[in-house]
Amino acid sequence: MTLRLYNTLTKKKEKFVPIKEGKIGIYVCGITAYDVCHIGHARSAVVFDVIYRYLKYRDYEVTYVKNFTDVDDKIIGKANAEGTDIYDISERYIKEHNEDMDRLGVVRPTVSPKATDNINGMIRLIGTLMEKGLAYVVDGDVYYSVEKFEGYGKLSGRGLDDMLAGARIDVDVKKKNPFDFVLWKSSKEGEPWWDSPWGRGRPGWHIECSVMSQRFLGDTFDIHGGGEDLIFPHHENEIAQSEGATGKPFATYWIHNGFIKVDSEKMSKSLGNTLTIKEILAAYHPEVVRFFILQSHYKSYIDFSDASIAEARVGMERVYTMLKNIKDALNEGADLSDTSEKDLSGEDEKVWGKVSTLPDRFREAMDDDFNTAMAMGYIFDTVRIINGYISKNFAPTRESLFVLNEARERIRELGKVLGLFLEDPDEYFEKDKEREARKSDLDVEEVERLIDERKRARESKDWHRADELRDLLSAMGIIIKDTSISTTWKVK
RNA sequence: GGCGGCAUAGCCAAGUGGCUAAGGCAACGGUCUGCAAAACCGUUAUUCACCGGUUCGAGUCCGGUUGCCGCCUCCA
Repeated sequence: MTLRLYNTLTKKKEKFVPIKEGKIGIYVCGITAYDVCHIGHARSAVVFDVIYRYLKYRDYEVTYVKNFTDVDDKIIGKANAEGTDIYDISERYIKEHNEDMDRLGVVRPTVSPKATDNINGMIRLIGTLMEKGLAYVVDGDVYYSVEKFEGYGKLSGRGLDDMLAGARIDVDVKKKNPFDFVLWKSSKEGEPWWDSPWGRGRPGWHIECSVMSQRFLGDTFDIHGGGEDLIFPHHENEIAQSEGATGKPFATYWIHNGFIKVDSEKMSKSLGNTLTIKEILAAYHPEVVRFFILQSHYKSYIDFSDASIAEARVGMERVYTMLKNIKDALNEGADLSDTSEKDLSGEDEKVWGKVSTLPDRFREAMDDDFNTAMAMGYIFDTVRIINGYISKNFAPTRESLFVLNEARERIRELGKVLGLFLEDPDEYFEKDKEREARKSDLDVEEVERLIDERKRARESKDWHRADELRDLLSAMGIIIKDTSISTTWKVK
């Protein structure tokens, strides 16, 4: 089986062929550290996290680089406003970023370089571009001359002439062409600066990624990723810088994730509808957030709303209910060491057939441009099969327990790739209950008192009173579940 | 103005030439249950925005129409 992925550069789904067999270098543009991360950052991070995990699952040796932009106008602005320096600001938001990502279960990249640790490299690269005649200096600013780079626009699919036609860009008299972009900016009063051959200044936005990708992955590497908004101008400019300097191809494959909208509107600071990761994690389990993101293909836009994330929570419960069913059936005591699939027959064998092929189907889906939506569809098929298996005439034999145990192993193995289904089901439901109770301001003691009262009513077969109490709880948003030994509850 | 994307059931969402159009949520009927809940079984798109075309065969390819959206300015 071969991995195929959609390449923004060619606008086609292509067979993936790494530069060095068995090894993959991937570079993803990270955040500018000037504010807390929002749900959009979460999507990008989760999408590339799953890509990273899947490539490793497929036995590639992956070097994953994701940078932090720690010098930039907005960071400087915030530092000046707070009377501190840029490092104070960037370190604060990098720390917040890392906390958020850890909570979301996002695996740390192999390397997370910072722009300010690579200033010398940037100066060197800009020097090369000057030598090659691709850059020019005006009053201490260095600009990239886009007209000098053949192929400018190849990633975003637009030509310079097209763009000039109806361009909505400010005319900058210093630039030879309006699309020329700054490589090095002379620093003004109150701005951080570094010495350079062109005077004291600081780097432009795009140059850092060319330098850091080259440093950690080489002149040419396999995959470059980021949000779809970065295609132009950021990634286009990276190509111009890197290929202009080295004369070699930059990245082979370009992957861009789609945006998250909030209530069908683009999320933006100006609309005031940004939703931070912290806000969402206060209301939902991290796996629910991942599940919500991975339910759709990474390239399509997804619409975040209270209703859509709540629906993801319900879907998630379905999987954990199955894991709970397996856990209870196995009762953590069975010794299955001397059982194997050769011992199976009848229904056990049939279910085993479905269970054992799940990883193949999962892989087939993921190989097709990381189709997590389809992969999860297969997992849900398995959930239904297992629940059915347990519910009808289930006898806990050595064989059936073996099948259940194997099913759980498979789900967990694939869950590790998606970063899902990794909690103990009892803990999952316990946390969910706490979180939901907090959200709806429930008095948990009151709930448990009512459940206790209902329990007594049921024991004396006072069904009328028991139903009355259940209706009362239901009105409070509580759903109760009676089992042979106890009563459990959850928030609707 | 330029470039690009999307349109699949009540909602969300897979599916890019060929068995009965995945899966989730919701709804309804049934099994189970004191009654529920959960789970399971069944039902819910003869049809994939619309109109043409290519093909033995199209949701899937081509052309056109309509509608929605994104990028072109910092943005994941």
